[in-house]
Amino acid sequence: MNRALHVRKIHEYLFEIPPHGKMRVPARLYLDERSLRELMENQSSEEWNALKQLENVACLPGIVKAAMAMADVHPGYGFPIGGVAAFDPKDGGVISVAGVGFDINCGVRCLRTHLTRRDLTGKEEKLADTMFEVIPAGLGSTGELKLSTKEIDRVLREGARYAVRLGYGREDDLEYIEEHGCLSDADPSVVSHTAKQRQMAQVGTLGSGNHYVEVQVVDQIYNARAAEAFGLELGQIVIMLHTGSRALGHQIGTDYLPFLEKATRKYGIEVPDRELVCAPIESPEGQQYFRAVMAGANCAFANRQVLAHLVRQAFWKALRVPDTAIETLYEVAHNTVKWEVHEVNGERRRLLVHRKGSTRAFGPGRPELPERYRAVGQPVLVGGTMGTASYILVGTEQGMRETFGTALHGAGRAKSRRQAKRQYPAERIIEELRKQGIIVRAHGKASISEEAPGAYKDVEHVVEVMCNAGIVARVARLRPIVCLKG
DNA sequence: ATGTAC
Repeated sequence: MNRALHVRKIHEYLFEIPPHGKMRVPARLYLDERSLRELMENQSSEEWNALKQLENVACLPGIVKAAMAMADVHPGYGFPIGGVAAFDPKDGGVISVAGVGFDINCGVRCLRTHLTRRDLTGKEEKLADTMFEVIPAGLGSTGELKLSTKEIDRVLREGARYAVRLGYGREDDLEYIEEHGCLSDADPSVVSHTAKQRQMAQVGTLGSGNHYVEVQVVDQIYNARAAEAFGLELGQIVIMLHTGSRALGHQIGTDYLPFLEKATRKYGIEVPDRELVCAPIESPEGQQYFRAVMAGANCAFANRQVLAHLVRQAFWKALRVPDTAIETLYEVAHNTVKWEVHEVNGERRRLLVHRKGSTRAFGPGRPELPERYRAVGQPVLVGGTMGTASYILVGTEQGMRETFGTALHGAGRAKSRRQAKRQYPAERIIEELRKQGIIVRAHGKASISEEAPGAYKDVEHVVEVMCNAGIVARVARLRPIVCLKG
């Protein structure tokens, strides 16, 4: 079918597919003509059907306003990555495994340092080697923490706070983490023994795939007031840390897929794709999965907290930088489901917001934000690739009205992992990056090929689309210097 | 993303 016939242009950076078939609401995409064309072209391959996936999401019970996709959209499991969907419990709203994703609460922390680019000159290799040595990474990697059953339950209940209690990082990190690094409805008793067992030695590890730790320099400031609030200056060194809930989150997803499949049948929910199995959020099954996801999310918060400590350790070991010179700027989550109050058509409603590969991007004044940032809005951390810029943006009032306070999370994959592996030999990518002055240390070759800059969309372009659409605003641009991968 | 198989 020619989907192009259905797509309606709302403005230069927003397109809409009006409801047709079983869609309950429209599907909306933050794209321009060029990226829409690219997405439609990719549609010829089954694997790349993000548009169809967004229409499928628009068919789910209780969905409010629209199924929306950010400019970094690409296909995922059931839901597109780069998507947001909010559900009203009063209207049969559902919770879905695919709407969260398997890497529950995958996210990014940005650490700002008191260092400038000059402080690192000539020491980049040493820092890269030390990071490689200190930070465990890669598929199946384990860390220094070997937790007991009791301790893993505390990780699941207390999140980042428990990591601080164990001596990883500082109390003042917690204020700058989304949800302060702990979601309150977590229930370890609904997480399988297998999931916990797989995670016992993995807290404080980076993982594989698109996860990384990157040392970067601020090379552009766009908004002096917000940059000052965020503590950012030109030439400053910052560190971005991208990881999630490792084996535990993945196992929760695996465990709950058949569980929610049964619930889908029990409650007579019609889903356009088996991958979209779900349960009414107010059903016992929906509630149970929600409590499991919250536990998975807390594990990811704890993981990033331990990793932030390991980053500080590496900076001390390599450069004698004290840990007080490395502060948490902010931490955002990418794969979440949470209760939020949003205004829809002038009415305040409590909604269950699924963000799948997208970032909460609250505008100024929201009580959820740390006091230091409240007047300017939430920092939005956009991870680029090993070879391209990353961005720090800020949420806007318009984003609150249009996208439930949601923005993009990264550049967005443009080529499948398999395709990237074929096209980008690791040695060639490492050499190309070296010529650009970017040092890469990886535990395996696969993550270099699959995550090669060419496998991603143009980050400058996706950021431009979201900013021109008014959903977020630029604060600073960051350039990679050292990148550690799994 | 993920002990890339039950």
